[in-house]
Amino acid sequence: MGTRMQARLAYFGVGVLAGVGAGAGYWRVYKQLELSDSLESRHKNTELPLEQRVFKYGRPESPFSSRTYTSHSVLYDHVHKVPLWSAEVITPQGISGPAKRGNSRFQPDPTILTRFSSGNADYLKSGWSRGHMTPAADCKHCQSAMDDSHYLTNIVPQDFNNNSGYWNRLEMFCRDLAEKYPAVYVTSGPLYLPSPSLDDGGKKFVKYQVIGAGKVAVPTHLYKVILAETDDSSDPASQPPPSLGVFVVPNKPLGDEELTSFQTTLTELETLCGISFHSKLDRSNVSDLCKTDKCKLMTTLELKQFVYSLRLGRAKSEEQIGEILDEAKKEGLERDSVIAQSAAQQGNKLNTSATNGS
DNA sequence: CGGCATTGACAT
DNA sequence: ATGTCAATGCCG
Repeated sequence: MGTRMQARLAYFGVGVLAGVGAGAGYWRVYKQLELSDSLESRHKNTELPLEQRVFKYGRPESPFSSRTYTSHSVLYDHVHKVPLWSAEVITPQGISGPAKRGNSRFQPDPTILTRFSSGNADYLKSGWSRGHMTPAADCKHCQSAMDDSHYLTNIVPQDFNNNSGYWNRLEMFCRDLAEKYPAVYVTSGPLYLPSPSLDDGGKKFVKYQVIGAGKVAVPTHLYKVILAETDDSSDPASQPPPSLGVFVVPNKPLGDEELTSFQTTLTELETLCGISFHSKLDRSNVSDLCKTDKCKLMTTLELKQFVYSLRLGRAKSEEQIGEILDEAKKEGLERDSVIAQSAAQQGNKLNTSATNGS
């Protein structure tokens, strides 16, 4: 305490020598010293451990614990108002079922304090869509899972075209994997990656838009970690290695880019987002998903055909069917292919309702 | 499959 | 007047 006073006196001395504010300055510094002395003498708990002293009025709290819902788990980012990650395990049973998307609505997660939560108003007319991280289509097993997936803790602002296009096809790819592997573990989330500034000498900046009154962050990229189990038998040593695929996809309109062009390593992703994934996984014993599998997404044209076949299934009149088929043909689709796929979808629908119904 | 906008009923 | 909700139709 003596040394601090000396320091102040020394500073005062320099001030006087410099001739700054002679009279009034002297008085001000004198009063300040007097005040400091009395404050120091009034702080009596200097003998307590620092832990007790600095957090006397409570420790800074970031409510960073994940929450598990009916069929997915989320760690929420209270700063950006989107998930940090959303995790699920896809199985054939989980992705077929009676739950309907139309019965669920996007809504704030009731477990998040309002001032930390995004709202639908932030998204509407923002120019960005509400993109599921754990997809709604993976939550068809029961309606509560479907409802949970619509909590805004599972949603990020996503480019419309990307959401219904490339990312949609990537999600379909994951569901297809679930038909080939006993279990597919998928973790998805947003990224805010630096990019070189054109008007500032190529220096790198992290730049992202925020939308709505809640200032919800629009990620520059989205990631997906896909871990496909080849065997779920009890003895891990005898199992073939699981397949791992990690992808970082820009949050913008995309076409028929190769999925492998967005592939990266798990370690690289981890350094990008500061999160460790699958800590119990033996990384020396995993195979590249894009080697064991083709990592081929449905093409944009194939998705278009898929969409038209869905519309065909909902058509209410012969006349409407004709209109849809005409329009599909203008888009470069084969009439018979659309009809055939529509029929196949109806068949699937009957099968799933038969296995889950009555 | 992925979304949005409009509408009408109802409450504030 | 203004906001919420669910049903419906629309588009990519």
